[in-house]
Amino acid sequence: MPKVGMEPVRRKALVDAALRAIGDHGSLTVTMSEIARHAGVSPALAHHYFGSKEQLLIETIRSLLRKLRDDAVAALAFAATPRERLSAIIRVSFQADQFAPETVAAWLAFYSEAQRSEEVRRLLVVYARRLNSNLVQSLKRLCPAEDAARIAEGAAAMIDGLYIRQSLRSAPISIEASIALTEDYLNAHLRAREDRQDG
Amino acid sequence: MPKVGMEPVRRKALVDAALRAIGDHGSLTVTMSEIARHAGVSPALAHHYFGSKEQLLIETIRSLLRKLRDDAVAALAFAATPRERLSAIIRVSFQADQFAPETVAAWLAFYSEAQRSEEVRRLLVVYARRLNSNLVQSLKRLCPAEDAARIAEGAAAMIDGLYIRQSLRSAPISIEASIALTEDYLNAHLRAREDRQDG
DNA sequence: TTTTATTGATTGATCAGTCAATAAAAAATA
DNA sequence: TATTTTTTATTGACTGATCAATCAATAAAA
Repeated sequence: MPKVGMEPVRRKALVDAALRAIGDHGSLTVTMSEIARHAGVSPALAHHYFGSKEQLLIETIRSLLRKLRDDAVAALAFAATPRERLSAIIRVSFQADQFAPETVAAWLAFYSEAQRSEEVRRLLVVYARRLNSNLVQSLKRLCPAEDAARIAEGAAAMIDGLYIRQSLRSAPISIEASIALTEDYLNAHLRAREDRQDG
Repeated sequence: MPKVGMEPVRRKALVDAALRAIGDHGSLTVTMSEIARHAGVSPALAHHYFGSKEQLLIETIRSLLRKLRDDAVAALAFAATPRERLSAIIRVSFQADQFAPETVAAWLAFYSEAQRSEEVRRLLVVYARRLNSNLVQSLKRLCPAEDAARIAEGAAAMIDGLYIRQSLRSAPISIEASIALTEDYLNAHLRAREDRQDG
C-alpha cells in the first residue's frame, strides 16, 4: 500500500479529522485514536507525523486561523470604502462555516485550552490582535484615533460575545441578526459622534 | 477524628476547592485528588459526598451561579430608576471577583463543558436567560419592547465578549473600561432612539 | 450497638506515546 | 536490465502513567 508523498495528504487529513472530532466531542478531550479513526489511519501514524497530541492540536488551530485570515483578505479585497471594510470584517466573522456548531465548539475549546498552553494562547492573541487592527484601521478613517480604538474594542467584544452565546444553542441568534446587531453598534457610535460634532 | 455534622462543611470545602483547582488549572481536567488535596481531605471522601466528579463539578457551577444571583439581587435593591438598574446589572457582571483570572478561566471551562454535558448547558442557559430578562425588564421602561429585546441581546453579548477577551490576558481591558464600554453601548442606543423620535 | 466520618489500598479503564516489524517505492549498484 | 539497498509509509502490540470509582477497615460519636 505504501505510496510515496503521503505526508502532506495525511497531515491535512489528520488536521481536518481533529477539527471534526473536536467539534463532535465539544472539547479537546478527544483521543488520538478517535482523530486517527476519523482520518482513516492508525493512531500510531498520527504520532508519527505530529509527534504529540499537543502539536496536532496546535496545527489544527493554525489551520482554523489561516482559513479565517484568507477569508478576511478575500472579503476585504472587494471593499472600497472604510465603512464597507468594516462590514466585510463583520460578515467574515459570522460567515456560515464559522458559525457552525462544531466550529463554535472548537473555538471555545481552544479558548479554554489557552489557559494552560502558552502556545495556544499566543495563537488566539494573534487572532484577537488581527481583528482589532482590522477594525481600528478602518475606523480611523471615520473618526479620531482614540474613538476608533474604543469602538473597535467594543465591536470585537460584541463579535466574540455573539459567538460564544451561539454555543449555548438556546434562543440562538441567527447569522443575520448577529451581523445586524454588530452593524447597529457601529452605526450608533459613528452617528453619536457626528451628532456631538454637529450639535 | 470523626466529628458528627461534617457533611455540609465538607461539601462546601470541596466545592470551594474545586473552583480554586479549576481556576489554577484553567480547565475542568482537574483530578479528584487535586480537588481533595485543596480541601484537605482524601479523594475517597470527595466521592463519598458527591458520588462522582461530574456531580461535584455541577455543584460547583451552581455555587458560582448562586453567588452571581445573590450579588445581582443585592445590587438591584439599591437601584431606583430603570437606568440605574441597568448600570447595577453591568456593575455586577464585571465586579472584581467575577473578573479574577481564575474565575474567568472557570467560566470558560464550563462553557466548553456545556458542549458535552446537558446539565451544565442547562445551568448556563439559566444564567444567560436571567441576564437577558434583567436587561429587558429595565429596557422596556425606556423604549418599546422590540427595541428592548434587541438592545438587551447586544448588551448581553458585549458583556460576555468582554469577559471572554479577559481570558487571553493580552492588552487586558480593565473593569472600569469594560463597564464604560457597555454603558456607552446602552447610551448610544437609547440616545439614537430619542434622536429618531425627535428628528 | 448503630451510625457517621474517614482513609489506604486496590481495581479497571483509558490513553499518549514507543517500537519493532512489514511492505512498497525509489535509488544505487552490479 | 537485474539486483540489492535505502527510504518512506504504515501498523499491531506493548508500556507506563493517570485517574475515577470502589471497598473494606478503622475510629469516634450517638
